[in-house]
Amino acid sequence: MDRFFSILATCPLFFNIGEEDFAALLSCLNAKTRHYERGEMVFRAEDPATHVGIVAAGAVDVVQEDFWGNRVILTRLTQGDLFGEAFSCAGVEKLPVSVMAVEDTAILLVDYRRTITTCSNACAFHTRLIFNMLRILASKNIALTRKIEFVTRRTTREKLLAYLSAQANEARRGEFTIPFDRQALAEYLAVDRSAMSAELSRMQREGLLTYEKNRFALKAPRDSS
Amino acid sequence: MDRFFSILATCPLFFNIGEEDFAALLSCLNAKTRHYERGEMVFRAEDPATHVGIVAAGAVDVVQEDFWGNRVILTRLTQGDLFGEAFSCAGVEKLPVSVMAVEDTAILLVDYRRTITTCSNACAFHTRLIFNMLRILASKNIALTRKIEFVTRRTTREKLLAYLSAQANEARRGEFTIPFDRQALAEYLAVDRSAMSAELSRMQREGLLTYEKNRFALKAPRDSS
DNA sequence: AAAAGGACGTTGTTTTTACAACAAGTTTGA
DNA sequence: TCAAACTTGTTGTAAAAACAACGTCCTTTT
Repeated sequence: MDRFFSILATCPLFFNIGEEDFAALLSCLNAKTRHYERGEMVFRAEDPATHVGIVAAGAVDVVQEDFWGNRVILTRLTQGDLFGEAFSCAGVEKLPVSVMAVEDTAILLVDYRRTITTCSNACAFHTRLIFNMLRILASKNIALTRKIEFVTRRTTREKLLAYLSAQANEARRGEFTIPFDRQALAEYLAVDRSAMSAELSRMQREGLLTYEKNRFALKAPRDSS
Repeated sequence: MDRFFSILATCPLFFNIGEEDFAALLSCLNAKTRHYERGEMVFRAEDPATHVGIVAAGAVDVVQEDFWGNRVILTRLTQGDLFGEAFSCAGVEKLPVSVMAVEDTAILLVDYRRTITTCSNACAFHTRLIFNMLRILASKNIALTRKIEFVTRRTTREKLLAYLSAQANEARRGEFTIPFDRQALAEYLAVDRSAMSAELSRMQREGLLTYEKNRFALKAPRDSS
């Protein structure tokens, strides 16, 4: 288990908790590392949402079954990723999704109640865990809201402009680099890659912006007077 | 202020807190009710994210300015709605949005730090507030994730099927009612209303489903053996 | 009960996208 | 260093969506 410490230390749930507290924390949380082979279920839809998981090694898919029985992969999680926290914190009775190992995988499972309940030992880190959990949920919230602002635009051009404008605002200047390559950006904005490429060059031709690889420059910036 | 109690009591942040504790809670949180006239700013972009607001009366718009200086309304909030909690909990330095009264409005402002910090009086409700805040953030998270699953589909038909399938799964049967009229559903799925109407009747003609007003029935359900 | 407004479906036209296929340029690694 | 794999841009075509305009039915208002 020792070798997972460095991975867990990078997980935002344990942010600002000293490594020296780790052993105590994991035992107080009754955390268990479990191993799964490819195809094994970590969580099963309809299970109660009592635990949160952290991918210590390997990868899992979060999958959902639709009304017709088709299995849809919602997302793939890898080392350091946290899952199940939203369902636990929201107090849902039954998980609406399953989590399945896509390869040999190690998962740290912790009981949700123990993380957000101050224990009888008055461990110092419980407060920190709660604070971290709030931050995790809130940050994800902001990221999801942002994404929705982009993907709910009707046209590829509008999606691009909304996204690029947000990036420019964040960078506080019209020139900036984005963390996606074209394929990833297209997936993020939920559009076709080649259509997006075409739209980008059209916009460049029209003088709205210039770009080269991941570096973009928006033109006609706001009057900053 | 008395007359706001019944409104605040319905706010999920104060869920499971007895009305008799309200006065103590509001003073402990240093909560202040402030009034704004149409057009007045409650929060201004770039302000530090130190407070959360609850709409006690009236309505506010959450607005954002894009790179070119265009003002975009992100959402309108009305009585009982909470705002600013994600930015506060995520610990963002500066608000990326402004909040503006769209009519005469009363807002209850509470200091974020006080809500999630156990006070020296050891008030019983702090634990409850934290728990409620976790639940609020997590529930919103789930709702946003769900919506993203719908709006990231490429075609109107796929969006509809994803949405209706989720509704059917939730109802645990192929027949169910939805909480939207056509216009609201179209906005939620980020598609054109008339195009969506057309798509719905096409799907009905093809035998995929039947509907009447808000009541839908999906056909060819999963084999539940 | 009549009028007005709203919700929903329908249709035709224009715009936009998805998709497929490919070329040029770049990166990787054997 | 050379080939393979990947990334990006380009183009044409078919499919889909947006948009606008309108008819019908239903609800609300007066």
